Amino acid sequence: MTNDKTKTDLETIRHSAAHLMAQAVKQLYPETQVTIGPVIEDGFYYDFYRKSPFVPEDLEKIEKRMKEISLQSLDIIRKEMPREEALKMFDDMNEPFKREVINDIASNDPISVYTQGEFTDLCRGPHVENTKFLKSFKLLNTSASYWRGDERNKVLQRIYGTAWHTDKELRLYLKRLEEAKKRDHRKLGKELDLFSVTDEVGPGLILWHPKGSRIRCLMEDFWKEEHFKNGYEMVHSPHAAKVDMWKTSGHMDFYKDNIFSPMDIEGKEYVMKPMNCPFHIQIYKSRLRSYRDLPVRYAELGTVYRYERSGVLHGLLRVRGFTQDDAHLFCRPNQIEEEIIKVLDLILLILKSFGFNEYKVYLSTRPDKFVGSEENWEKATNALKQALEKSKLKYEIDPGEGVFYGPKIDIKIKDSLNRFWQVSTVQVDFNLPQRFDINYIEEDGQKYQPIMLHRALMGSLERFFGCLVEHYAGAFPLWLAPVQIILLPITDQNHEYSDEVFKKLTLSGFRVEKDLRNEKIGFKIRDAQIQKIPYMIVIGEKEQTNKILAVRKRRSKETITFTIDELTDKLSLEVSEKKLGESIQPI
RNA sequence: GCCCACAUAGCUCAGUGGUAGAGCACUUCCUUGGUAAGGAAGAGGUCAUCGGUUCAAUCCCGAUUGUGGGCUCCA
Repeated sequence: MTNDKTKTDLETIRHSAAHLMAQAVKQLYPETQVTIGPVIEDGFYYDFYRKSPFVPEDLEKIEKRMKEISLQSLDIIRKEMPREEALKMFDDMNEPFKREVINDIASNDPISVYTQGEFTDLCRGPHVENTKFLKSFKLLNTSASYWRGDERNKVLQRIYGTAWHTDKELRLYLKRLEEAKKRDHRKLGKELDLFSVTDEVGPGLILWHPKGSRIRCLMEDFWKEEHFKNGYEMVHSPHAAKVDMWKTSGHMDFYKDNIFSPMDIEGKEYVMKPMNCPFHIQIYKSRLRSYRDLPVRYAELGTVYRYERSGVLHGLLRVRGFTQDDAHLFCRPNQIEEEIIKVLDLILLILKSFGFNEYKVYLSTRPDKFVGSEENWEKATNALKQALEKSKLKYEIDPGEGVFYGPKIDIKIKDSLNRFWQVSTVQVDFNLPQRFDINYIEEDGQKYQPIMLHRALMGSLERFFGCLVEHYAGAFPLWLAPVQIILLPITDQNHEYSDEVFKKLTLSGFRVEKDLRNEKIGFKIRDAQIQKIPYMIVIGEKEQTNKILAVRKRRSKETITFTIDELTDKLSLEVSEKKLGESIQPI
């Protein structure tokens, strides 16, 4: 239940808009069968079953018909009926999918249908009272889907739409979509020369250009620094390993679909690594471990390769080769909770430093198929839960969504279109310690199996960077900006002084560029603005004679005058404090 | 992988069954200009790839590859 009346109203409008769309579709294409049509964020969709897909022209026709039906001011009438009657009615209407839906409704729940004109649909409701209340809507796109979301089932044709109280709200929403497209990391990646993906290299394999790499280096440096501060050891492992190791780990069984095909090296099969864990285990196993050594924390920026079906690739957010900011912790059972809390602290530090203050936290519990004892699962899940609560994190439980080897916490952040992407994760693993038979010597001199935790903070550097680009719309805070300062001499009489300033700022550790082109100052400013460089320094006659700098900020037109030392002090502070500056809020 | 759409110059995009166009960017020249585009000239394309239809294909048809929006799956 929600107390937010506006939201509820909007949901009702959208739900009714979905019905209106279904009615229009049935009028135009009577052979089409209806399935379900729920409300989603900012709109609705309806899935239909028919031979041929909808084409863009169909959408125009359907939308036009919806408007016509709206003008007919049809009352929308609710009716409850016995299950048998409902089944018969939808059978008579030749709507077999509705039969399945009815069969899923709990036996003590009422069966209700809504009728508007000649169109009747099974629905829990509520709905608006009359089609005339549906005016501000637009059909957006189509896609294929599967009945009940299962690809073994029938292929359905989905139409997405959006609906609002007023035309003004609709226009604002469409405008918001346009704005979101402008901050798409794929578009900005090209415009700001951050990265690329080429046909020749292959889909899902990223080329980091100098400016993107610069940011990546800063992300990595910060990451390493924090890990050394927090008791982690850095390790490095190769990009490939023998298939045998992956058989031991179990990946050849349960993760085979995601592993790149093996290659034959002198008669032995090798694969590109899809994960880093077995390597870290090898390092752990390289000598005998005492309880005094635990917890052992191995961290690696490990690049992994995973086969992903071509249709799922998406810019930097879903790729086939990516670098995980991975770590594996080996600990005594009584150390788990404390370690998880520390990991959560690190996650929050990282997210905050990069300006992500909106995220969703999920706790995934035991799935149907699992390894380890129920008792251990219970303990581990509780440890995760306790840690979440002690860290004061709000979270949702994803029942049964844990991986088969242990429960986990996932954290998701969103892109410019409000789609959530998993970045951070903390997972308990009961499987690998057993498979690789790792152990440590306890106080009592006996061997025990350590508990293993997998964890990543940014998840994949590619994905995290992609979200970062969208979060800031390419206007990175000073500490991350690939070019922090650009010098804009007004005439070539000012080049010499520009060189002097350039040297001083560069020696102070800033990333500086000079624009020595034979162009007017307005042109250079425009260019620097498009490149989203945080600080522009205009250098002309006045500055040169007085040995000062005229500084213009990226997002305000005001110019402030500084000496070089003043500016250096001010900006050094902005960098060292990782000030977020002018982060744009996502939509 | 599945459904639909798309693929033309470095970028953004027009366009036609008879051998290709703009703007920006690039190169050269003129201009030395004070806070979001000064002017001129030039160079740049096997119209994604392969096949078919046709006297003739960038355009029509098919396949392939890639991209986009979803579905399924996931960091």
